[in-house]
Amino acid sequence: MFVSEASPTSEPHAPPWLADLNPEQHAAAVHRDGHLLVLAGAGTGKTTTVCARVAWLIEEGVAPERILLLTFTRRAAREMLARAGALTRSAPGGGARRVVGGTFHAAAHRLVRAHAAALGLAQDFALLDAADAADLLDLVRQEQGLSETGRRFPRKHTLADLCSRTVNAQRPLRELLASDFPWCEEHGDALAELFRAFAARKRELGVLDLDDLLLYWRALVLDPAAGRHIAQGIDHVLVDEYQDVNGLQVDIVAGLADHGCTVTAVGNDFQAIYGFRSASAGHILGFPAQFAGAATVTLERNYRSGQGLLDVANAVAAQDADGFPKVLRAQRGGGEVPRLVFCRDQTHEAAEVCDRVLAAREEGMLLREQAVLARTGHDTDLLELELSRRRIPYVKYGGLRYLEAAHVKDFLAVLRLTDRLGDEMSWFRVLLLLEGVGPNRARRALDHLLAGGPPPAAELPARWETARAELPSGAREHGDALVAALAGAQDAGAAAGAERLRDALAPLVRAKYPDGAVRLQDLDALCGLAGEAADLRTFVAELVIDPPSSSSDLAVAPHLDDDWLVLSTVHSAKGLEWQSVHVIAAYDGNFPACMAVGTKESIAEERRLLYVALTRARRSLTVYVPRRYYHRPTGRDDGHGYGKASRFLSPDVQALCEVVHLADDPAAAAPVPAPGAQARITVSVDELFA
DNA sequence: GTTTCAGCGTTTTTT
DNA sequence: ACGCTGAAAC
Repeated sequence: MFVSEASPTSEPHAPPWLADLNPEQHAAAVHRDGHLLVLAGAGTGKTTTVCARVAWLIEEGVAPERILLLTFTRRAAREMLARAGALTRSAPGGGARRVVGGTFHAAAHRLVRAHAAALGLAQDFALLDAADAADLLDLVRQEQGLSETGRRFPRKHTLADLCSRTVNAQRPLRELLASDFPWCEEHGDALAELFRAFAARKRELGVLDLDDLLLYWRALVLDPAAGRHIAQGIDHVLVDEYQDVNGLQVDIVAGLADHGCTVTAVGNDFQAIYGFRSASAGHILGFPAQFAGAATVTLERNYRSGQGLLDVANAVAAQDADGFPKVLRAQRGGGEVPRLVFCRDQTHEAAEVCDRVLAAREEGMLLREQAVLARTGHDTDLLELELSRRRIPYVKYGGLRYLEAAHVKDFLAVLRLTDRLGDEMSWFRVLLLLEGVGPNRARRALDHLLAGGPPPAAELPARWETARAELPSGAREHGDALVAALAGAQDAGAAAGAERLRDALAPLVRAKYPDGAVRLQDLDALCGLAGEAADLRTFVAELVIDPPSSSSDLAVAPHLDDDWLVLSTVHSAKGLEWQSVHVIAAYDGNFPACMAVGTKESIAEERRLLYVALTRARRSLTVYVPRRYYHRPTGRDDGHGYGKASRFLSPDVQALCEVVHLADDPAAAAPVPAPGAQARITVSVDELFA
């Protein structure tokens, strides 16, 4: 292996990626011996530093394929590898392009596939996404008769959440129930039994959920022989966003370190926002103690924003006394004083955001340099209406996920069947699409299809022949077409196979959904994406691990211009930045969410969430507080509450902002008279029916 | 015996 | 948009 002797770091001819770093960044990039923790505040050049470190390691002679770069999203992995790749183009062997990078789950998937036999897993195991797991839990619950206990039993998504959090936190279920789900405690026994049955069922079906990927990876690392074998292929593990790892992930990293890998963890405890997924900032705080001999480098120089904005962010951060001290210092001058805008309600807020976005656009700021951030995917509903009305193009990240749409799940079920003809859950879903087929007939047809084990491809036509007899005549023709397409898709490539299945599914989608034509466009987009994958199994698995985070990830919709506004949840905005950021719906009950006011720690997490939102802005930041908001955005009744500003926007924080109280829109401002104050205005059509 | 559909209440954040 | 319920439709 090529090992370079000289370190180029201190020479006058240091490579530009080192020359441009500040002293702390430089120290992190060229740290030589042992583990390293980089505490990188918002906007302090974290990505630059990680990329420089990857480049430096390669320059030092570490083979790129022996560097494992674990990131939080696929997008982050892509960006870092591209930037590091550009730095190391001249390195022997292709440089950073050969670095192994991706999310924990993607890396786990590769390893678990490679070691499937040792883990006692079928080679063709399938992956369940969170919704699939919830559906299977629901099924097991029904089989166990747990839905008839009389007392309200947790819903399937709650069940999935409970199960997942128990596994990811590696805490006993009872403890979790007592601390975080006291209203479910009475079902403790039933839940424990359900989750055991769920695990058994997954094994039976040959499926893994996302948590299982981590569990199996950890099992591999902790196994002396397998662990050594895996670690022998890795010299350096770099973990981005370490404040958002959970106990399982820490076990994996620590296991690799025990086998001799060197760990670099990068993160910022004040941006820990995934506690609901059992992540804990305690892991980054405990890193120096857990990883012996680890050095710590702190980055506090902020290159993103002006001091006016950082003063506000620092003031919010100062409300929390725990963790490492965090003060960001601006390196750039300029930037505006953040604005805090009080408006009437969310309709008013939407109009105001549109006005300001368009005004900035007039002054030359592209729409894509501006973003609107919100606590929940829901918060942008009214804004989306207003944007559409004004024909302002936008793309939304986070919120409603593509893969959860029913028609997409239908399609994925068919895709999965191509290489798993014994996939009971997928068959069930597909059969239900046929007209006149409900749970009972689907069950009976399924018994024929799967009689005596999964059907070998050669036997599929014969088994289908008996199964279709259970179905009403109106369903048979479409069923025939689907089965024929399944048979045909097995030999075709990914692209042709997906096309074929789409065509067979099309009439069913059109029949089932009123807006079938629109939904078919989604399937077309998925077909396009499938064409890029090696085969359909890989395609479906990768889709589950790295779901497209917006419709634009799938395909650029034809109505979009090349310039568009970004709408995002704060969670999905992590790690991103824009010239101008609008944070909407910053009322108490949303920041913090009313669901989260239970414990001190969950309120602290909400504060960090607001902090993440504020620190996304480079030049201009506007925070909106609607004075009145509606409990039911879609509700017909006018139920509303009176919103106070987020408690995190305390007087001392507000003092650092330009506070704007917008006059009520005159048309809407006329006060609604109290009932009885005047003669009621009535409408009657009775006379028409006299 | 089964499926289907209308009506009603509810919905945090995501790999 | 989804889950649950009860009643209509096949």
